[in-house]
Amino acid sequence: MARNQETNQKLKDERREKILSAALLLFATNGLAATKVTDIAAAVGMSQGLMYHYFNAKEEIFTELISGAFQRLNDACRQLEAMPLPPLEKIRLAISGLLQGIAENADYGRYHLLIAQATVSATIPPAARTVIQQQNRLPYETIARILRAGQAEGTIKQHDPNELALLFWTSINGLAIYKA
Amino acid sequence: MARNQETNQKLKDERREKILSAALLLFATNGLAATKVTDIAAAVGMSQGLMYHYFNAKEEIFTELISGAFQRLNDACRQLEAMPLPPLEKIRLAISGLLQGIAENADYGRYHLLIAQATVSATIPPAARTVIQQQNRLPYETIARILRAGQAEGTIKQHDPNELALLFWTSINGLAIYKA
DNA sequence: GTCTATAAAAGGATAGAC
DNA sequence: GTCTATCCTTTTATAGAC
Repeated sequence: MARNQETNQKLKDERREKILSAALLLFATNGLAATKVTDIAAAVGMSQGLMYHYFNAKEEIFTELISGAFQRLNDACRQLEAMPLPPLEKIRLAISGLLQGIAENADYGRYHLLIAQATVSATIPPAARTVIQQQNRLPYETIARILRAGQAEGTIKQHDPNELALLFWTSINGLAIYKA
Repeated sequence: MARNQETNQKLKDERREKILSAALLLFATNGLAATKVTDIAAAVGMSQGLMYHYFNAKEEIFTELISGAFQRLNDACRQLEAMPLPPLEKIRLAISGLLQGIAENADYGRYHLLIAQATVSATIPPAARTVIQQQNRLPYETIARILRAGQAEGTIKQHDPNELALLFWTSINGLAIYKA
């Protein structure tokens, strides 16, 4: 009995993942408003009504994706900063890791695109906005901090680290958009 | 009589420009689907119904903006290429011109954002898609051509000019998005 | 030209049968 | 769990009065 409930829950979670993955593709390319619940359902191969068995609303899917996107990105930032490497090597690793990720795993780039969209747009769910406001500074700050350490060492060129960090992320973003 | 018709036409055109400008801001930040005709009307200060006196449909506004965006961009590309300057100077001028434009005139960056969005999205009006397919290669080709000329001269580093042109535009785009 | 009112359509969400 | 049918809201677009 408990056995069965566990397997059921696992199946449900897998199904949720499928939905999230399909929604990520659609949201990233077309945006929240242009993506109909019907579109997501069709991509997953289920009826539109059944979607509401897994999520309470379209916006809930969106918010969960945004939340997951930042969780991955910020985890990666924390890991990068904790590595026992000189600053310049950390920056190199970050760039190659990001570019490789975007090139190899399509979802990777889609997450960047989703974040870019959501950050710009005024018409996203309030819950998603809260997540963004709380999470979006860490990537900039991490890169800026590493740059600053490299500059103190003399291995990285002197220039406002905040501006450089901005250029770092905007360039990554531009490439992610192109790839999509 | 003919006098009056001319002034009227001029006033109508001015009004259309106002609508286009307001729509550009909204489309660029929120996307086509998330922008309601009511929003544009409110931004311009007219009733929603009156909008249809100036445009037949929301998608017509969008298509006209896309068309105008490419017209400006491609005109600038042609002008740049025709200038009597060495290739490296043309690239420098392009970068400074674009960045200055984006920094000084908000609409400038919004046009880039609009193009980026429209290029990625599958849910744009067919007419707009046609415009994109016909117009979007010139900017890449122009930059690639200038780079190639510089490489032949030895003033620009050897590397696949198409890839460099891509990097050129994706970086500009990333910055335009950030600015918005 | 401009507004208000309304028709028509689309999409999000719910209910109920299986 | 899954589907179909339906409700309800939002939004596009039109009609008609001023």
